[in-house]
Amino acid sequence: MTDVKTESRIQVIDRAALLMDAIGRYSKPVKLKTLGAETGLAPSTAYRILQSLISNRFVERDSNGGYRLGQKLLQLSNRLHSDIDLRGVSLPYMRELCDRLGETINLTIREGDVVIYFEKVTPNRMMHVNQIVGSRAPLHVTAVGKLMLGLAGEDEIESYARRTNLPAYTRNTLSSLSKLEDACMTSIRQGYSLDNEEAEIGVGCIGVLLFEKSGNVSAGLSISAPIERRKNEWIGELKKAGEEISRHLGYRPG
Amino acid sequence: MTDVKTESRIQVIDRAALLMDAIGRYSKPVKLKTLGAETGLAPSTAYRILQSLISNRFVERDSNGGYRLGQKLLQLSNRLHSDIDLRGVSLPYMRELCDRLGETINLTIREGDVVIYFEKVTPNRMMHVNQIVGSRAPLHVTAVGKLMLGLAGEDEIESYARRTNLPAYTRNTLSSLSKLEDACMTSIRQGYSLDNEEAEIGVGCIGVLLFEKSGNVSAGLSISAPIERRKNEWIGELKKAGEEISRHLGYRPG
DNA sequence: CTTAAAATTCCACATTGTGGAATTATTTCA
DNA sequence: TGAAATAATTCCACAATGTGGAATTTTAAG
Repeated sequence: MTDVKTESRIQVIDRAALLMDAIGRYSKPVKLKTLGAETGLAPSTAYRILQSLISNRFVERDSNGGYRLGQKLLQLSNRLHSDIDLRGVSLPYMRELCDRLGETINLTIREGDVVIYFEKVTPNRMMHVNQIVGSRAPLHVTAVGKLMLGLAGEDEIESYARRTNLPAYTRNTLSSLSKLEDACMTSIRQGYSLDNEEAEIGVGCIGVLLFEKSGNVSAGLSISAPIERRKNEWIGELKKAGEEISRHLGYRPG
Repeated sequence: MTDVKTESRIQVIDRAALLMDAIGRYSKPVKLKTLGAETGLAPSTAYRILQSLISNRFVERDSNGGYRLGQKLLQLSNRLHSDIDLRGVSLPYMRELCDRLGETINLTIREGDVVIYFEKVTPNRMMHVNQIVGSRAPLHVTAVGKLMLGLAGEDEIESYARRTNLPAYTRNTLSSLSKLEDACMTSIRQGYSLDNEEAEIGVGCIGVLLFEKSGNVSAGLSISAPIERRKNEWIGELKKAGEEISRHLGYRPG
């Protein structure tokens, strides 16, 4: 049930989304000309849509006339109620783990074939892994993703493999179906999953799943550290925190 | 139909924004019927626009068919580059302050007549002030807001007072023009500002301004604490952090 | 100061979005 | 459980809405 048939019907909205994506792709305010080229829209069309986005505060204009994303997005993104309690429940545990273990703690949710970094707590030390909230990573290159795949079962893993072709992000990425299936199933059995530099060389993760009242997987909790700092003792800590969060979310095992 | 036609606006985009606002106003997934009533749109029209928003991931549907805001908003909101470096530069200082002082540190930016909470770092202790990132507060009830008003000058303060009527949030809110002007000007002179339960009873803040290369005010940094825990020593700490952040942003005083 | 390039406005046109009505799915309650 | 009520979704004829090329204005470059 992962692929949803979503046929878009309204042209302007697709184009508005295109424009905002294009703006977001840059790290500085973008000129109209660039946006036109980037999206393939006629300048006048892009201009008109941008004006409308501006009047709704989805887009702003800086002093040099460049376009940048607007505060409305920040405002709306904080009303994502789906997971408001998930975030609220998890944050204290995440802070505690972060303080004690001294590494970045991530909260991720699944969407289709990717996990989205939904919240993070980073330690106050020079070097640490810094995931960008809102960014995405394919399921098969993350600890939490492999747990989610494992839970979905072998059929779903095969289907996922066919859909995505298991692109390799590093030399450690599990790019063959058999290896991925093994890893997912082992992870499920153990109740946690490792990522051994499979998404990025140098970064090692440990992940666990969070469950809610219904017993559904609600999200995943993970710790990301420079690989040489990762400790096996953390597995137990993370599992414990995950279980407590799940309990707070109303999950009653058994 | 009684709208003032100020600018070229695209109807569908206005309506899409209306719908997302309406969804955001609720704390649970919303039904189509409700959205139709809330926005005054015909069900079929609302439905069509929502489908388009869904296919662009601005909106999602939960298992019961209710509409909720989508992950695209989270993704885009984290690409607000206007302040990407502001956030990056400030966060380590915010963490350090939060660790050392044990209270919530906020990063705010101005937009029109409000400040927007743009980033926060909260301490790991039972009771602390928890601002919601993305939420807004009128300038005259916040420490940083009063500094921004003061910097804009007395004319702007008067104009602001006329526009907003200085609504009182608590019995301490500065609701008269003269008191507000005094507070703003004193704040500017001192280089910091206090909020003595002016936004919420029980909460006391200290705020300072952040400047960037151009010398423009880029944002504000503040500490929010239960009023009885607030310490005068923090003023110096906050000012020092603010100055260092400004220096990192390229500001050269004098 | 001149020229070039980009941004903005204009406008005739038909594509696109509209909303009432019809159909289908879901919920309510007897 | 089934029938009535309510909500969700699809359909479609129509014209209002958004379109993009060309004209105009503004800004940047030489």
